[in-house]
Amino acid sequence: MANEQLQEAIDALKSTKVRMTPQRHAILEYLYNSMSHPTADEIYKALEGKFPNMSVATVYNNLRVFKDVGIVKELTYGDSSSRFDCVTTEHYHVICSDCGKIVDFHYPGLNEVETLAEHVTGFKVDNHRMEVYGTCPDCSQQTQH
Amino acid sequence: MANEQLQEAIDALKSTKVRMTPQRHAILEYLYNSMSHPTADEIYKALEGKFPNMSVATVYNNLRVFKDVGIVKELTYGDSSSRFDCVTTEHYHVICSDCGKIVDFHYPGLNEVETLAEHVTGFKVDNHRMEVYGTCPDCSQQTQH
DNA sequence: TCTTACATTGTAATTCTTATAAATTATTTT
DNA sequence: AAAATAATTTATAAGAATTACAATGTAAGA
Ligand SMILES: [Mn+2]
Ligand SMILES: [Mn+2]
Ligand SMILES: [Zn+2]
Ligand SMILES: [Zn+2]
Repeated sequence: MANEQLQEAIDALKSTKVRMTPQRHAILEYLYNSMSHPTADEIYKALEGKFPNMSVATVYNNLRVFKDVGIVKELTYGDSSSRFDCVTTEHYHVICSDCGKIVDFHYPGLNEVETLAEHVTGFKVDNHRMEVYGTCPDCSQQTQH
Repeated sequence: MANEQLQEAIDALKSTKVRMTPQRHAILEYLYNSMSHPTADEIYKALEGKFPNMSVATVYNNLRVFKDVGIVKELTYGDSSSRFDCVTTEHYHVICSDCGKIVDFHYPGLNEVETLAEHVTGFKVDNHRMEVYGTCPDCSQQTQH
């Protein structure tokens, strides 16, 4: 159930000086219930029924607050807008080059890469980023006319 | 010597209907001689002495032309501007979170990740992207006051 | 209640990149 | 070589995503 994790996120916020507001609750709720990787604008559009006066700046502001607290991760892609992920445990993404669909997957061992990079470059390595690109099943099927 | 690879790039262009112009030559020359990962604007600034009338659009246009021909790769980062790499053979990057320095490194085996992603998600996987983030030696030293 | 701190809103500004149209330059055709 | 065609550059406007800012609103603490 996504509600447990939503509650955990709310509790995490309470332990800071960040106040819970209706807008914040709605943004978090949307993130946890959709379980997708929405853009700021998608969130904004999804909530404009409930909050006709909400500013898009509020969405951006709060996503940054959530990021700082650590309950949301930002996924940045070159051309288009950032996407936001409420699953903060380590996992990777497969992205469809056709339709943009993003799917989570897990892979155990990439720490080896970090260690090698440290040795080869002399950097003190903290973390890494990886995505896999391809064609999703839906798009593959459509191509086969 | 970078000049051999520059010549190869020029030859690759000649085999298409793409014309060689002074601006194009200068952009390529800069890419191959600097051997860094400059932004479009860095290239533009670096060449404004030689080409006081060159438009920044020309830099962007030509970088796209080079990308299409396959002699340049675009590295996209979320917040800031794209960087361009004239080394198109497969390699990875370590990026300093402090100063933004980008250093190449090689790692043999990440095809395994692609295979696993295919099996787990049903995607037809084409390629992947990976970067490692940390602190470069220079920045590490400065922190130790 | 009064004061202070935090949030939201609406809008302007910023940044990076692309689109457009006119002017140049190069290539091909006559 | 001159004319026609195609590619390229330039200058500038437009676009999209995000942030900054100031005014207003709301909650918490004294
Ligand atoms: Mn995810
Ligand atoms: Mn590189
Ligand atoms: Zn797809
Ligand atoms: Zn550094």
